[in-house]
This record gives sequence, C-alpha cells and structure tokens, in this order.
Amino acid sequence: MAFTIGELGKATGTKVETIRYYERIGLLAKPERTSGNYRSYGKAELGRLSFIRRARDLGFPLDQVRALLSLSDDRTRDCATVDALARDHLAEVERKIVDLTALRSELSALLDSCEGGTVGDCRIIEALAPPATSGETL
Amino acid sequence: MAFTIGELGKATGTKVETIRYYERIGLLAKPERTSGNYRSYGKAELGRLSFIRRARDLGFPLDQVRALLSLSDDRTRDCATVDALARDHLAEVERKIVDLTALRSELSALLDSCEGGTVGDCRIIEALAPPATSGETL
DNA sequence: CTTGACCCTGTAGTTCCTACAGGGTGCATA
DNA sequence: TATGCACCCTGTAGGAACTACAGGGTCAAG
Ligand SMILES: [Zn+2]
Ligand SMILES: [Zn+2]
Ligand SMILES: [Zn+2]
Ligand SMILES: [Zn+2]
Repeated sequence: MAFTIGELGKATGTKVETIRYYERIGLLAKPERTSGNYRSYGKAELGRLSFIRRARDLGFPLDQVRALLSLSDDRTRDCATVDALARDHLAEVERKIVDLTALRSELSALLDSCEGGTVGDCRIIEALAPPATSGETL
Repeated sequence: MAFTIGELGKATGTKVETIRYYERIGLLAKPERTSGNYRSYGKAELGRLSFIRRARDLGFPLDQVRALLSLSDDRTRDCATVDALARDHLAEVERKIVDLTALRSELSALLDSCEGGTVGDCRIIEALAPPATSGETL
C-alpha cells in the first residue's frame, strides 16, 4: 500500500528526479516520510501523478495541468472551463501542425532542388544566403 | 554603410538582445566599436545574421546553424554534408508532425465526447483520471 | 540643458526537466 | 559482522534559445 519514490516512478513512467521536481514546484504535495526519511506514497498520490502524466502526454503544459487538477477537484462545477482549456490547447497543436507542415514543404523543396556538387552550387546554402546584392563571398 | 545593433536588428527581424546573445555564444564575431563603445556592423555581418535567421526560421537548431555556416565557408567542397543535415532535419520535422497529428486526434476525440454538464461527468477529466480501481474521489 | 531613444554590461528568469556531487538507508550475502 | 549494492536524500547546475531586467552611458533634437 505504500510506495517508495522509485516504485511510484515505475508505476507511472516518471523519473524519480521528475517526481521530486513536481514536488518542488508544488504540483505534488509533500508526502509522508519513513523513519529513514524516505518519501512514502499511497494510492492518492499515484492517482494524482497518473493524471499529471496523462495530461503531459497530451501536451498540456504544467500550468494548464495545474489548472486541470484544480478544476477536477470540484466535481459539481460546470465543465466549460475544462473544455475551453482543452480547446485552446487543441488550437495550439493545430497551429504547430500548420507551421511544421509549411516547414516541411520548404525543406523538401530545398532538398529536391539540390543536385549535388559543391557547396558553391548547393541550392540549400543558396537559399539561406542573403540575396546577392553584389557578387562577393559572404 | 555602418549599422548600430538596433538597425541590424530591424534589418534582420532580430531583437537586440538576441544579437548580443549570438555574439556571446560565438555565432557572430565581436564587431568593431565606435568611439562611444557602440557596436558597429557592416554588410558582412548583415549577411551572416540573415543566414542565421533564415536557418532558424527553417527550424534548424543553433548547432546545426553553426555547422551550416562553417560548411558554407568552403564553397569548393562537396555539398553532401549540407544535404544530409537538411535531410536529418526534415526527418525530425516529419516526426514532430506525426506526433502532433496523433495528439490532435486524441484531443479532438476528447472534446467531441464531452457533452457539457458538470466536471463530474466531463469526459476530458475522466480520460485524464486514473482507471477507477474503486469508486472514490481522486 | 534636458529629454528621450538608444546603447552598454552583467545577471537572472523562462520551460521542463535531467544530471551530478556528496552524502545516508536498507537489505542480502559471505 | 562486514561489505556490497541498489536505492534514497539534499542542493545545485546545466541545457535550448532566448528574454528581461537593473543600473548605468551616449547621442541627437528641441
Ligand atoms: Zn497547449
Ligand atoms: Zn546541396
Ligand atoms: Zn532539426
Ligand atoms: Zn467537459
């Protein structure tokens, strides 16, 4: 029924240092200690850390995880805030996908255009170098 | 013909602090100084900083930018190394797109499944909470 | 001559961990 | 009992790529 920090880590896929870090920043409460000053965790902490990890896996940053945790405490409240948080995060993920997709096109166009040869002829370098105002070496 | 740091920043879309940062980490050489100890830049620095910025905009991390810069110096060399760098980076971008796309599906499925109501019924919270081993509040 | 925009240095903060260094603790084994 | 060894403790620093002060100088205009 009681875990050491290492066991809690194994159970949740979290490194020991990360758990201590979460404690330091107040995301996890300070747990009880054994006589030998080891942290001692129970089911409640396991649940809380699992929650945190799943939210992190979904890409929520820690401050949003914090918000989700405190929202989830009051089960009678309207879930609109939770949903808004998730919607915001989804929008952010979508923005990143758009950005990266544009990047991918640029990069692959660059790669397609390079035909090998010397750096002097490489289209990738050429694309990076500033527009030739007059013909001299960088 | 000579720019202040602010002018160089405006010309390249770079914050002044970022330029000083690049200098500190050796990505830009220490420029000349005016009598009043202001940094003074010329065309060459403008070109180099533009190169850096474009590479950054394409998502290359600074150490790869550094590598690209030093590769671009020797224009007679084979461009295979440049191309390999770009290919690696493209692969990385593609990995991120895959990850984010999976994330997007998960998030939007979650959002679709929530029908409003209280936090107690919210599917988003439910999906984050650990599998109910017995029915108690977190 | 004063105001304001700009510049200088140096340091600390951001995000989310991760990695030591320099110690204790707990359990098995020889 | 001594000795490993795996694990735990605290506290601090690093890493990526900036960003933001604080506490000053400099320069051009009015
Ligand atoms: Zn987000
Ligand atoms: Zn090439
Ligand atoms: Zn990359
Ligand atoms: Zn909901």
